[in-house]
Amino acid sequence: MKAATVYDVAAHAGVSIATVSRVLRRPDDVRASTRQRVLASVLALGYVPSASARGLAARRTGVLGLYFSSVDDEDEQSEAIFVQDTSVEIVVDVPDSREVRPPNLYFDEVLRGSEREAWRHGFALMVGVGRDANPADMVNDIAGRVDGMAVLAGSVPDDILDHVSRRIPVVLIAGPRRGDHHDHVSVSNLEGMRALTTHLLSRHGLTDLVYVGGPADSPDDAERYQGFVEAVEAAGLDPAALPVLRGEFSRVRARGVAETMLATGRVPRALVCGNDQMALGMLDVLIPAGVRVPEDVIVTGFDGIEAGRLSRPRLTTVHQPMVELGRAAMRAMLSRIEHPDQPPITARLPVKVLLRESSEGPAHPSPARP
Amino acid sequence: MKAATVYDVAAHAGVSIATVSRVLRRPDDVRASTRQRVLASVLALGYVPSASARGLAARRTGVLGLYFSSVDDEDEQSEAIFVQDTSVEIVVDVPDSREVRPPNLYFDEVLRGSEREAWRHGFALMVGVGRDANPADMVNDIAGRVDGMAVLAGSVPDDILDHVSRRIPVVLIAGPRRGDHHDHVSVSNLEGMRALTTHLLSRHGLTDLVYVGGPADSPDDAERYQGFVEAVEAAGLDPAALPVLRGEFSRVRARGVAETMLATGRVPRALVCGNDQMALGMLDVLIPAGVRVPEDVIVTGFDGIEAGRLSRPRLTTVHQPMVELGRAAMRAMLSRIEHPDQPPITARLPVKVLLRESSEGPAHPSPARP
DNA sequence: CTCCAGAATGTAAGCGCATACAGTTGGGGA
DNA sequence: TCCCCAACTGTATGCGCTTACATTCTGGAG
Repeated sequence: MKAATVYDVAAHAGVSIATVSRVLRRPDDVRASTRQRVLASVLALGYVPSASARGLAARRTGVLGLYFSSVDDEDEQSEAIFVQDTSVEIVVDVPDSREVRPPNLYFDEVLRGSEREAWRHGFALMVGVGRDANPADMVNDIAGRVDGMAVLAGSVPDDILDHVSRRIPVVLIAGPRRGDHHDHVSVSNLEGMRALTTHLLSRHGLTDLVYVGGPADSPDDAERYQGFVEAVEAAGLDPAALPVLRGEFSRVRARGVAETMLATGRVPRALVCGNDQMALGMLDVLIPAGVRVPEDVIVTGFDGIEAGRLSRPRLTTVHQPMVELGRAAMRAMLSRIEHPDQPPITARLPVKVLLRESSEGPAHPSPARP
Repeated sequence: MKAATVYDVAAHAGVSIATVSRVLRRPDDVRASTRQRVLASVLALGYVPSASARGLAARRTGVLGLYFSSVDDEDEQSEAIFVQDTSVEIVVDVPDSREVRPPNLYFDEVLRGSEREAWRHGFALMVGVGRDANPADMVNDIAGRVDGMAVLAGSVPDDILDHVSRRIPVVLIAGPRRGDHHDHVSVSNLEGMRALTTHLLSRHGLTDLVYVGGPADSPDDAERYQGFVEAVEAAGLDPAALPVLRGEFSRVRARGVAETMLATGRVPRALVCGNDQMALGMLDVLIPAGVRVPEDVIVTGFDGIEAGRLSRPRLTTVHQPMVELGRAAMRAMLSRIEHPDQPPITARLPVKVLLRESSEGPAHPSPARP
């Protein structure tokens, strides 16, 4: 039982393959009666057009690509296919027994926006998440299958990027604008962190604050730190005098940092963290240790992930529009596909500072304890 | 500047296109010296093979598909491409000011597992999320692009499923096993809910419990309710005497249900909810109203989503392995592709009851208040 | 009834690659 | 030195569809 082709449909409907193709691509070019006859044959034969053939003939695939890198846990699960395991284990789940999935919530949201926007414009979406040090194969593979691809900044070496961009347009997501020629969408990291820090400095009159940063090679973190520095300087303080801790964007790592800090005895008035995960890691350690947040220490994050809204205290943070980031990336790509020669696109999306209890004091009642 | 093809590479390297193809597909069939010459040309020309052409010639695309349906909020965001908006809005974010994204966490996790497993076997992954009542176009489109696709049960009408499955294998995810011939992966809904309910009945000696169900046409909810019924019957109670409320799997809807219940004055000893979202909706209303959980009312959910682990009290639930579900779906598909004539696959994944404070009392200290 | 301009449909040429099969080359053995 | 086989490499075909161009219909004007 081979899959039906245009030829099968054409024969079944008594028309030529060109007419079958027209019925599917430009129905208005075909007389209504023939169209219905062809459509009936399509149904009868279970015909589904081959995207490979169409893509080859039309010189476009109708697919957009999205590539991210991730440090997912390498959990090798069962390989069994014919599992029939209806067993139920009952466990008493003690709080915080383990780190939950360290997930790329970032990815989830960007993906959601990308998926939505792509289909809205008649394109399918292909996704790839690289987990090893060598993204070349996956990126190349995707590049051969799509009309354009969006790539998380920093997840692919420049030479590979240059290679694939000779075939299809490439849009960079996040990170700073580089000197290259790629289109680029990002959020206002610097401005957001500057606004948040300025708020802390002016409203709370702080002078004693510490920046908790991400990986040294993270361009996003670099921008955020720069925003922090600018705010501090504007307040007449010397940024060089303020300590910087490294939490590597990881909740677990941030806990370690917090413990060290507590052990050392030196706790600042405010911990300005480069992302929410690290801020949550701080809370994980400080709160049980009896440190009051925000009375003793103010803690802030960056990203606006869900978990920061569910913590106690809820996390003051800078929300970045990740779903919109995905959409903007797709739109930039489509624009580039349509106008290959237009100048490089640079989209910069606005952010929003969300003041919550981890910095503003217990002014706002918890929903659960009215 | 057209994209390079095999012909360009062949000419540049002074070989035939067959050799170029071999270098890329089966490197060992080519002498090392020739191989390196070809590879150099590939780099020099920025050659990336066209998956369309390859798919057509090889009669397989190397892509697997995943289709879900969702009731996403139809948020039409900005259409602008050349956004340069570095503005920063500062808002005081009062608690619970709105329902957060009602997201398909389910989708996120299944997707993650699918993506991982597909690439692990050398396949790319294409995703589609249908949001309107007519999935035919998107499903057909995907079907034409892949070697097999996984579909969330109930998201695609049978006739469409039958149509596309004449071309490629289709695997159903979740839902009950139907009488059809498709491969199917799901979790032990019935057994999980039965185990949880049995635990509640035996440990707490309850007789007064209410089931809060999802949409009437949800096969998953039907299974869960059946598990509830079986446990109740096994305890010698009459399930028909126990009320069933409808929360439609929605947190907001569940709140409405809870409010009605409170207004009516009749509050049972336990609320057994068909999913976590509804259970959280219950908490949203009960806790602020002064109802103690679990002392006055026990509340349980189903799914094991992150938010249920972050609520106060933390939610007792049945965790289903959604990531693994995605992986199992991909594996089933690959198996079917490899052995088209094997009997239908039915994978049933185990679940885990997680006992937490919403049913077990304050025995376990909160991490935040040691 | 004849003609002719559209409308409708058919014909045929690729799109870029994989691969069966044919042809070539390089050595080792006779 | 010649022959023969294995290792390489080249030739040619077709995968299923789109589309420019050619051909055939249609139906209203003349």
